[in-house]
Amino acid sequence: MKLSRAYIPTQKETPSDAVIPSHRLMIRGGFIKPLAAGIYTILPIGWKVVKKVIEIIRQEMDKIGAQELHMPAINPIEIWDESGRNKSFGDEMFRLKDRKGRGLVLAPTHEEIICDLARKYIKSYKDMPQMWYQIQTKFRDEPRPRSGVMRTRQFTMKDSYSLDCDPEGMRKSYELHAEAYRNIFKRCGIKFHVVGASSGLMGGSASQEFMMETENGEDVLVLCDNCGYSSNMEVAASKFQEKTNSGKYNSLTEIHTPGKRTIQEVSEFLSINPWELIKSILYISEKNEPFIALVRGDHDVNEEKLAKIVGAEIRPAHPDEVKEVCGAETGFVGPVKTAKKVRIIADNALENGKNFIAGANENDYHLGGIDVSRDIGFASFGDIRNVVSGDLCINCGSKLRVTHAVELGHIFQLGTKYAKTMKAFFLDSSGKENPVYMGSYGIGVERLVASIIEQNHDDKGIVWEPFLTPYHVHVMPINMSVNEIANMAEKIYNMFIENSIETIMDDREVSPGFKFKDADLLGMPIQIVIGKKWLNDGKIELKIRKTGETFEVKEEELLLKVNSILFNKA
RNA sequence: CGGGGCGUAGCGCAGCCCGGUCAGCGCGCAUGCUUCGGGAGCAUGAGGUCGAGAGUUCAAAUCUCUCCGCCCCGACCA
Repeated sequence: MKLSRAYIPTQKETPSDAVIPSHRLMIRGGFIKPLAAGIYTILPIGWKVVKKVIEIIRQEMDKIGAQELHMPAINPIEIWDESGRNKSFGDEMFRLKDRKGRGLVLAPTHEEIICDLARKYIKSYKDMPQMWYQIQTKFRDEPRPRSGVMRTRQFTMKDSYSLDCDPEGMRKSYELHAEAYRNIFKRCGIKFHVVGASSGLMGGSASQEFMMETENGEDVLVLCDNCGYSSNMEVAASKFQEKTNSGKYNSLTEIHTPGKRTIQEVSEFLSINPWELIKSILYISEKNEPFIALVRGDHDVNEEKLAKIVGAEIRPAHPDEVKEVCGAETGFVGPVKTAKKVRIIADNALENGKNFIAGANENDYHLGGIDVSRDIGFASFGDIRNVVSGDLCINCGSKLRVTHAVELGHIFQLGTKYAKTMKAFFLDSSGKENPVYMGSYGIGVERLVASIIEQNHDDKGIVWEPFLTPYHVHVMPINMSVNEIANMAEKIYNMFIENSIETIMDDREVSPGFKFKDADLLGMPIQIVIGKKWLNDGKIELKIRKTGETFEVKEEELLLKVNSILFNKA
C-alpha cells in the first residue's frame, strides 16, 4: 500500500478526550474513528490488525476441536424471557421492535441461542461433547463506555460454548479452553494472569479470567508473587493483619463527635487508629430487607461477597432509609442500639474484638468501648471485606500485592443452569433424561488489540510485533522529487510485495521529518529509509522500530535481512 | 444513575466573568514558488447554522431556561 493512496488519517495533535495510551495512539494513528459514545469505526489499518488477531484466535479454537458457526445478532425477546435474563440484563440490553411490534433484542451474548440449538439437536449422550464458537459483533448498552475501544457498546467477541454430558466432560472442555486461551494471549505477546473470578450475570460455578496487568485497567487483582495465588478482588481471600486496639475507650461510652462522619475524620478527631473503628454500612436486599454490614475501619466492604452471604442482590441504603432503620444519619450509624431491630453481618476481622468505636445511632455521637461478642454477639460473621495491600496470602502467608488489570478473556463452567431453565435435556446411556452441562467462554477482540498497544508502545508511538503488525515494512523515500530515490523505493517496494512481505510506502511529497514521525507513530517493525546514504554510498538504511538499531544494507542483501529480522529466517 | 467538566472550521484551542470591529489563533486542507534526514518557508485562498430550541435585550458565541451530545470519577462486564 502506498501512503499517498491509503486512508490512514494520522494526526499530530492528541484528541482531548483520549486518556489512556492505546486510545490516544489508535486515534492519532488512524486505526479507529469514534462515531458516538462507545461506538467506533475500525479504519483500514486497525482492521488489518483485528483480522490478524482473529486469525490467531481461530487457529487456536480450531486446534482444540471447536467448530465455528455464526448466530444471529438479533434475537426474539421471548428466548431471553425464557432464561430470565431479559430482566437481569436490564438496561444493558438493546431492545427494539419490528414492524409488527414484536420485541427483539440485540444480543449481548449467546447462551440462550446455544441452549435453543442444543435442545433441538442434542438428543443423546452420543451427540456430545460439542464445542461451538463464533466471532461476532456484540451489543451492550454499557452505562459508561470508556477508554476508546476498551469498553464499547458494540464490539467483536469470540464467544464459544461447550456442551457435555456430565461435570467431568464440562471440566475437560473448560480445560481445553483455558489451554487455547493461554496460547492465544501468548501468541499476541501479552503478559497475563489467570485469576479466580466472579461469575456475575452468567451464573454457574467456576470461572476464571485472563487478565493483563496495567495501571489503566478497570479491574483490581490480588496477586501473590511468591506462590502464584491470583484472584479478582471481587472474590479474593486473604489473611488480614491482626491489629491491637489502644484501649483508649474500654467501656461503653458515648463520645461527642460533632460533624465527624468518615473514618478518617473520626480517627483524627479522637487521635486513634482507623482500625479501632467499626465501619457500619446499611444495605437493602432485593427482598427489601435491611441489614448492616460491619468491617474494620481500615477495611472496605466487598459487596460481591456480601451479596453471596445474603443470597440476594443488595444495594446501599438511601439516606432516608438509614435514618429510619438506624435512627441517625450516615456517618453516625453503628451496630449497637439501632432504632429498628436489624440483621448484622460482620467481617471475620472483627470477631472477638474489643474496645472498638462505632457510630452511636445518634447524630454527632459515636460509641466507644464496644466489645463485639458482648455488644453485638447476635451478628453473623463472614469474609465480607476487600483484600488490602499488605494482607497475607491464604496459601503461603506472603504479602499480597493489589494491582489493576484489564479483563481480556473469561471462561465459565455454567453447569446445568441454562439447560434446566430452558429444557435442554438428553438421554444418557441408561435411557435417563439429564440436563446438558454447559461452559461459556469469551474474548473481547478490540479490547485485546487495545491491550496489545497498551503493552507495546513508547513515547513516539506504537511498536508492533511482526505477527500482529498491519504492515511488516515501512519504506520511506526521503525525497520523492529525486528520481534515483523514488525509483529505488519503487523497486524495493515491488520486491517486498513479490516476496509476500506486507509493505507500506510513504510516497507522499512531505518533508522527511513528517515521514519519520508518522512511521514511528504507526509502528511497523522495520523502517527502510532511502535517502542520502543511497545517493552517496549506494546503501539502504534499515531501522528496527523497537530497538532503534540501524543497519546499512546493500540492495541485494535487503530481502534476506528483512526476512531474518521478521521471521528469524536464515 | 449520582458527582465533575466540556460543546466555537477536519484537529487542538482563545473569546464568555464585563453583551456592541469577536468570527479569531495554531495545525491541517487547496494553489503556486522555494525547500527536502526528525511534523519546512513565503504568498494567496477555501472552510464556521459559535451543539439545538426558547427567552431577556435596540443588540447574544457571551446573560436565563430547557433539551441534546461528549469526556472524566464512582455502582456493571469481554
